[in-house]
Amino acid sequence: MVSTEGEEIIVLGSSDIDIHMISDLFHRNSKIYTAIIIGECEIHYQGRASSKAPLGTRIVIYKSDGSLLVHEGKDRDPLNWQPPGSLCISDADKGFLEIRCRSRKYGHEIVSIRFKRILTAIWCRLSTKGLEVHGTEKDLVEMIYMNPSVISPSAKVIGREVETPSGKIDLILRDDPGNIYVVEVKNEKAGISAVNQLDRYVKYLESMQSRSPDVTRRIIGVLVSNGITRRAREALIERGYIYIDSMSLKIGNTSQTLMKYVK
Amino acid sequence: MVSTEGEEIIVLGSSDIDIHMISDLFHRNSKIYTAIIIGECEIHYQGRASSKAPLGTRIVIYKSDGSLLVHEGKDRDPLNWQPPGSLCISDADKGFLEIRCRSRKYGHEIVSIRFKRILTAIWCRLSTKGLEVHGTEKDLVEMIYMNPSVISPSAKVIGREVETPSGKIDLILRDDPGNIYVVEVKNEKAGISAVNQLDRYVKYLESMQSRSPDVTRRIIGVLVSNGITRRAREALIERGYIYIDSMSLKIGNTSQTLMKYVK
DNA sequence: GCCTAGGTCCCGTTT
DNA sequence: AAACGGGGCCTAGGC
Repeated sequence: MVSTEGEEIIVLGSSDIDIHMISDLFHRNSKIYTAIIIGECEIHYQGRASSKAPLGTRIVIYKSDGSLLVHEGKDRDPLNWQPPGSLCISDADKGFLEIRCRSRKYGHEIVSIRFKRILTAIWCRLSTKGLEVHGTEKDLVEMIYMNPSVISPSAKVIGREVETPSGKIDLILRDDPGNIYVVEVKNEKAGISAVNQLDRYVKYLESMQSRSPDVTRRIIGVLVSNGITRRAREALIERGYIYIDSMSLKIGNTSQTLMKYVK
Repeated sequence: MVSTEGEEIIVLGSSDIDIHMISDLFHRNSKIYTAIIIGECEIHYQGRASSKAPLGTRIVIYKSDGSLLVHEGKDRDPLNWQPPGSLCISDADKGFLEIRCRSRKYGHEIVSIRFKRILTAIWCRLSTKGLEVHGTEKDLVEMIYMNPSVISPSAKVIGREVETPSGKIDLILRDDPGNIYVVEVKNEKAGISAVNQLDRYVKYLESMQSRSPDVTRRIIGVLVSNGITRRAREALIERGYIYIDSMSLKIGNTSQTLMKYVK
């Protein structure tokens, strides 16, 4: 048996491989150590869907947060996996190492890995710091929230994350002439679904407005995104809405792009 | 220099670590071998978004298809990554190993990894077989396609993957009384967006129908999914559409669930 | 190449 | 806990 106390990393080469030892290590300290096993294995998955992978050489990673990854030599995404909080049980009694991993959240989901041969096995402590990401949609909404004049010079924010039966409206603005702007922000290239989403919000506000007939304001759909697909642009124009490229906002350009549309 | 010819796996322990050798291995045979490096590193990413990860112990995997993964001890998804087809360049001349990886597709995307310390480095040949997945939405559509009577006893398929300006309709059926069924299938629990999707399809068919006023058929929206959220169900009912739980279909139950709705 | 939509999506945030 | 929506989503399939 190998002591793991305080070890920073344990590397077992092919000559050190003993499946009972590996099975033992797999169970101990799994809350602290991340285990990495490289070898030939078959994999079965049964759950929301089901799959079977034939014998092949793969990397299996069982992280300290209970997530399981099985990677091949291609693709960013794992071939099989289990989400964080899953529990692995290993068994070496049948002459080969078998790992069964059950999801805590979806109890009926099971990934089963049977190793025919193990090339190397590693245990190590990895950091769990995460990172800071900038330049997301949230940042873009925040920017417009702080500078609504980029949409229209006299615009003021009158709503943010406004709930509707069809989802949340990113921003609602109103300018001095009384125009209402429904702003949908996408950090990526906008497709048809983004236009449909905007359409739904505008239609909803119009239906609300029609219930108080004393007030009749113009409601203008505005899509802010990093590019737009051809079909989406056509649909946008057909419905009389407006597209603003997010890049023109990001560079601090408070251009009056909109003014040529809004009279 | 280490020979990699024909080697199945190369494992360098902490005592073998020479960053110039690792840098050299990183460049050679990267089309065949997958490289795995575990060590303390800082990471910078600049591209569609940007991020920075402080010094921490992580796993870096550079696959033979050109994908790059950086994993910590938590989460199914990598902390940083680069998609397949990316190119890594390593450099050991400044006294530490630095790997810069550029995406081929998005040329301006760069992940930069600077290792302060390397614990182990591995090269191995992994399989790239992929797998077969069953129980997906496609299978469910196929099942209904082969057995349209599960929707309504006399129903026949009159359309599949039908293109509309708002997306593709999974299935369109017609029964003997002449009712038209627009079927949207979700393999997962359906949310508001699924109802909106179905609504768009029905509205589109209705608009098509109104152009040929001699034909007036009843168009019935049908959502087949593995569960439905409360708000989605409310929206569905409000619009007069029908929900069928996919589980009731999967068990071969050709129940006449629908008949109580369709007169 | 662009565009569309599904996914064992993952993941954070809010209700 | 459930639900909703973003994501550097990824990945497959059409055109």
